Amino acid sequence: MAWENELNDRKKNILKSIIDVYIQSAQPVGSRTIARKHDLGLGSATIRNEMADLEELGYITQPHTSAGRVPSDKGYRFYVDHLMQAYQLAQEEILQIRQAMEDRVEELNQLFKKACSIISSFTGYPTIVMSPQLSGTLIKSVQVVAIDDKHLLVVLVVEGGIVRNKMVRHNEMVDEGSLVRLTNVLNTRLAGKKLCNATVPLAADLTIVTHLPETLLTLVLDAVQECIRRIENIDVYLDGVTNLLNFPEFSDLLKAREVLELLHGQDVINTLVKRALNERKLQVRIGSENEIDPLKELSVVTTVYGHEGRSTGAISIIGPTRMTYGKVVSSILYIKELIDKEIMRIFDEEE
Amino acid sequence: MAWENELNDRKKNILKSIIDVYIQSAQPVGSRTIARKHDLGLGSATIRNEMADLEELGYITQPHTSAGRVPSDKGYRFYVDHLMQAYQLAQEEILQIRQAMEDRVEELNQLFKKACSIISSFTGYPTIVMSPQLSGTLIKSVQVVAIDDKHLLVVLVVEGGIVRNKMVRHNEMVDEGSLVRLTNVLNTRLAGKKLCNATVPLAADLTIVTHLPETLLTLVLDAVQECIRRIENIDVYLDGVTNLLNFPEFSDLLKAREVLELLHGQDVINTLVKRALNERKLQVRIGSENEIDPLKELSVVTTVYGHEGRSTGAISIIGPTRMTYGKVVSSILYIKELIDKEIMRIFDEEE
DNA sequence: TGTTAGCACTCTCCACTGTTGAGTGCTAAC
DNA sequence: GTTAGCACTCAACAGTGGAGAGTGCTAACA
Repeated sequence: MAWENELNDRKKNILKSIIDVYIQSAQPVGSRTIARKHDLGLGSATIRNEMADLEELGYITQPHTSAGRVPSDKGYRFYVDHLMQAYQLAQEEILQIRQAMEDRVEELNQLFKKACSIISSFTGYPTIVMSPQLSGTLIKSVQVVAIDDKHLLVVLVVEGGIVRNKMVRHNEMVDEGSLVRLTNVLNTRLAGKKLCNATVPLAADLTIVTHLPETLLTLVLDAVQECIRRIENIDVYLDGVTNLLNFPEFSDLLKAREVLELLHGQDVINTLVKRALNERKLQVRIGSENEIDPLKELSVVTTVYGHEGRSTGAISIIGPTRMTYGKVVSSILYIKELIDKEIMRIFDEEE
Repeated sequence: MAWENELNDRKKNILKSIIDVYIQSAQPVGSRTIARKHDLGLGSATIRNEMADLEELGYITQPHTSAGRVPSDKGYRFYVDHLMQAYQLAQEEILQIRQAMEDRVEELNQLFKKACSIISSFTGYPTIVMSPQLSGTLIKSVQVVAIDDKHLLVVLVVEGGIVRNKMVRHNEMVDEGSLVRLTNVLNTRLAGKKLCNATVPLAADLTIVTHLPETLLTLVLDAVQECIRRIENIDVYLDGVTNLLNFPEFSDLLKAREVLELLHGQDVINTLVKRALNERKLQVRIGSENEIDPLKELSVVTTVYGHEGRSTGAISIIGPTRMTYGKVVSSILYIKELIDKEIMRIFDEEE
């Protein structure tokens, strides 16, 4: 893009300094502050001139005539793309995250819940972790088990050891043999299929093979369908929302409430998931780059985890545009790695 | 108690009026307001005198000399115990709640989640619903199912059709017969036992009966134990927290944050559950009657649902002490009824 | 030609002030 | 026992002025 070169090195340095300071202080940054704190070898007057230029170019703005400067969305964008230092996670921090994640996770869902809470407490921003979209995953097995003479339990297992079940209540006589036949038929029809391609057979088609009444078969098949639905369902974990109230940009209660409500609702998730899963790489959406209205004053950092195609989900960190991009990006990527490894481990254990 | 008679009818009426108005307005209530709005047939001066008495007795307080009066915790307590009108849910409102609850709930957990969201949106206060404590519930059945030649699935079913499962990965040869024997042994040992009394047998004791290697048995038995743990685990549903930000008493961001964090944490739940399950009837804890510090400026209305002994849980509604007690109490009781019926239905279906 | 010191200017923030209005307590009259 | 009337109190609000932070511009300097 043309405007990538409109800044000389000095301007870039000044812009970086302004943003670095502003991220810390949340206060408009004056020329004196930059001149003193950062050894650019320049006087405040010079910096004032440069700042005037930067403002004209749209990288920073002035809340009012005699205030310092505040970065604009364009400023942050440039900062994220060209200026920001990669934040090197300290050994100690890596250890901290690792340790928190290391308690053996019994279930995949616990993994996401935990990851969510760790990121949010580590970065200090609200975090959303979405459980993977499993439509592309293969069905491993369907089991129909008799619990007592009035209840059958339908169990669906897919790759990765993910299990859903549903109880079926009935009034028929069911012998062990029929159940085995039913389980076998279901497995021939469904096992190895992708969840999204799996079509549950018609009850009528199974009466002969299984020697079971159609009413019962319907119940069971509905239960299978329900298990598929449940397993395809995306869970959402949300943690650290109250952190938002720490930031001065949310001293306006009305705004705070609006955003908190948004985060608890379903809309964000839909939008975020859709977008995230399209572009697979790390994304940083700054302020007005976000589509949803209340997010237009926030930034959202999102990445996708998991195996392409079979089980991908998304992690998003949400904060004021003045967020510590460096640290956030490093943490999210590091956690993504850990999750990927864990998923790999769970899936590989299957072989 | 002695002080129940220290108020004559006129004082009671005035106190009731003050609280009714204050609940609506959140503003200190003056004598003129009461004199005009409520046809007590009294002038403002008279009311002033009575208010002075009420203040001396501790039912109301004055934020500062020339302000109106604000109810004290003692005032609210008297209001709840003696003055409050039972709020009659309108036919329309009943319909509204009924309809929302009526979508067939597939799983017990969905029932609680739904109930939680309904109450909070109906009353406008944050609501906590705790899934039942199931320690007293009877184990119906344990199943060990082969998923493939390296995985077994352990399934635990208790009364009410509640199911938990855990996958076990192993490297042994397992024939169908051994599995049946294992399942049988486990059922003899565990079925019919209360969850809290269930003691998983030792692996060593089962090697002979089942013809299975001890290592495998250990894995399976651990899985059974884990299923028990999971089923005893109490889930917590929380909804409508952001509503708190609507109330002027939370314009102080620091306080708001403190309470929001408290609600998201585990502590409240522990305390609330313990207390709720002890006293079984409806409880209203007003302000300082609460034990947890940040709740001392809030009121908590709690009730217990479910069958005594086998599956009881709690519902709590949290709001400013200035909450609409009448409506809240009616709604919580109504929802409790609905949940009780639903639980009854699910448990009875078993017979 | 680029840099900087100096200065006048602007604007927010804060503390102070006086005014308004709501509400009280007390007293005296009904 | 009730109430009208009055003096008093206090929060809330708007206006005022100084302090401080920061700017833009200009002129001098390297």
